[in-house]
Amino acid sequence: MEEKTKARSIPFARTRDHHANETAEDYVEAVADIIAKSGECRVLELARHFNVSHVTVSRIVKRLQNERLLHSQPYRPIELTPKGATLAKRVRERHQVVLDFLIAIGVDKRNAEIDSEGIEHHVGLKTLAAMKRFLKG
Amino acid sequence: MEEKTKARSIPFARTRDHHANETAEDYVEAVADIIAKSGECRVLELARHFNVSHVTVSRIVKRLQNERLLHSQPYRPIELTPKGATLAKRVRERHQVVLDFLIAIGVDKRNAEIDSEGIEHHVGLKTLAAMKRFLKG
DNA sequence: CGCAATCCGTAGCCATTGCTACATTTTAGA
DNA sequence: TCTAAAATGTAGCAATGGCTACGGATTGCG
Repeated sequence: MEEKTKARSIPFARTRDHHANETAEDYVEAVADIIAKSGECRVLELARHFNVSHVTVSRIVKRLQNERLLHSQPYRPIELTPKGATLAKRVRERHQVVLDFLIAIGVDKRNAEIDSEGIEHHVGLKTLAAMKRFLKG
Repeated sequence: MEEKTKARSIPFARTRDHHANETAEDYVEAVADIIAKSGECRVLELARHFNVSHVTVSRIVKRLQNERLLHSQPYRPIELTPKGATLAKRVRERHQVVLDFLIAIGVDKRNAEIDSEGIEHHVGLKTLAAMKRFLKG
């Protein structure tokens, strides 16, 4: 329900809050990707994407709707709110930088794709900037 | 209880299982660090380290004891089992590589420390090898 | 020794994210 | 149209990891 994550110690913000934020990032990113590719985003598509049951997706979509990141009506496609679209844009760009970066340092495409999925959520602004510099240089 | 994480789709293994594994990695690493620094590892030290309550630590220690990673008796210091020590060694080495790597690409120490904490769990063997190559080259 | 402070365990609550089973709504085809 | 399949929702369970409150164990100090 809250907009802001409670400030904990800086290094170990890997708490429940943080994990929920990662989920939010993954979901808005996936929704944006799926809409970009197929025109609309369905619960079952997300379920396939994340390899979880449609029930899990359904509940998370509900939560993200409360957080004003998504919008959906029963039995209808899922859409991003402006807030969600903004987040998705940021997340997708960051993800792309991380993926390109891993490939640039010599990781094969397959493993770069796998690891970038997990790494992206932990890349802060400074690290992201360093990766961009590396890619440009 | 299980040794093996159930195999899901490769990219999105970021499930509850995976998260629990991250916790295990963080804890054995922290226990090893604390023992190395102060000779013994207490519940409250872990609680301070992760900035959580001692109750949370206590329950997780119990779980990791069931998984044969830790060993502790009530009101006694926490120790690593051989299995836990092996994991800790691997995790600490990987963490160090990630930290050194981030610094090498130009991230300041403070942010490198923060981000490496989160990134380390998602660095696969291929990415780790690429980081090592970069550090050597 | 004994008591107070500190440390740790237990009880019991909540949120998140998995699941299966079953109910309901849409949609498409006969 | 009308019915069956596909999609989605709901109910209810488990595991993990947050928490406060409270109680028992250890330890150290007067």
